[in-house]
Amino acid sequence: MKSEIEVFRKFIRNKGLRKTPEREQVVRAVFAIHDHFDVDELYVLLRRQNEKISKATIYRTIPLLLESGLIQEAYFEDGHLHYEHIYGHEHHCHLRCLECGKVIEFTEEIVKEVEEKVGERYDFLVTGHKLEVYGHCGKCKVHK
Amino acid sequence: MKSEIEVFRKFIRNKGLRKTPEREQVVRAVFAIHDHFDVDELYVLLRRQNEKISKATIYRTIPLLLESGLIQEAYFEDGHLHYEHIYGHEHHCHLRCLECGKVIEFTEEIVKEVEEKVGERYDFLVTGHKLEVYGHCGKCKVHK
DNA sequence: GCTACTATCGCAATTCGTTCTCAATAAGGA
DNA sequence: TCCTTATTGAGAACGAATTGCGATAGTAGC
Repeated sequence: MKSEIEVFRKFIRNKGLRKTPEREQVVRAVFAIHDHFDVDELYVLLRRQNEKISKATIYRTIPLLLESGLIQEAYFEDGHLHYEHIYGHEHHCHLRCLECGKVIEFTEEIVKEVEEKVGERYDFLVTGHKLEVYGHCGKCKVHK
Repeated sequence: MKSEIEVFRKFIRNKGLRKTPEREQVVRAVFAIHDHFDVDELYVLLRRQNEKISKATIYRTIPLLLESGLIQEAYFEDGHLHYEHIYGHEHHCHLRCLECGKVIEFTEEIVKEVEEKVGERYDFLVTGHKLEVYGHCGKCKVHK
């Protein structure tokens, strides 16, 4: 399996865009975070590494990462979007605690069947899904 | 079954908040739209009816509607959240076309089972879920 | 490798959705 | 009816995201 950087380079080349160190630093930062992330976290991480990447560049790179299929939007929270890398990762869904905000990832095969059924029913070429289950986690549900 | 306004009034009373015409106009506007909506649509609708409700009041009312269970967040798009009323409606999921943006509502019982399984597996008291399936609709997938 | 063309960069300014501030108003209990 | 104070509207403020622009630097062609 190709590395993230290789996939990204191929995408950039195919689109006729330019390979730049700034873009590749963003890709590296994205895959250095093994969790959900937002633009500010990328920015802080890059600055800590003494990389002088502007936020504008990060914002301009995000759509490329989305389009190349390396990352996807995970959820909207605290007034901004959060992302996660998906390349090289099993697809998963999120289980969120409404009280403490904890997010657990889980996988569930049945959802694939739902995709198929629904796609057929409404004549859609289904490419993916996003499932979030929410409630109160073990710790939080005690205090009720 | 109680009307939306009655549910809202009871909620307001129980919380020790005040019953105001502005809040009730917002509730009425929300249930006058039989589709997904955002804050701006509510504002425009109210203005067309010559109701002078400020946007601040709408923004302040949204959390009350969420907490009272009358509405829920549907999806984040175009830089802001979209909502839908759920009181008096079956729970449903969304099927979205990535090209034209069309959203179809569908129901699928299996997802309830996923809720139960996942809740048990991770010791969560599950209260709901949000499932979005996406892809290319009948019209859009032709042009490929 | 050198040159020319232009995509991309950083910075600052801008846009846009949302929240906050505060004086005026009005809900609702006494 | 009066009094307390939650709520309102208008606009300022805020934060995320986008954009304009001059400077920089990839990269295709020689």
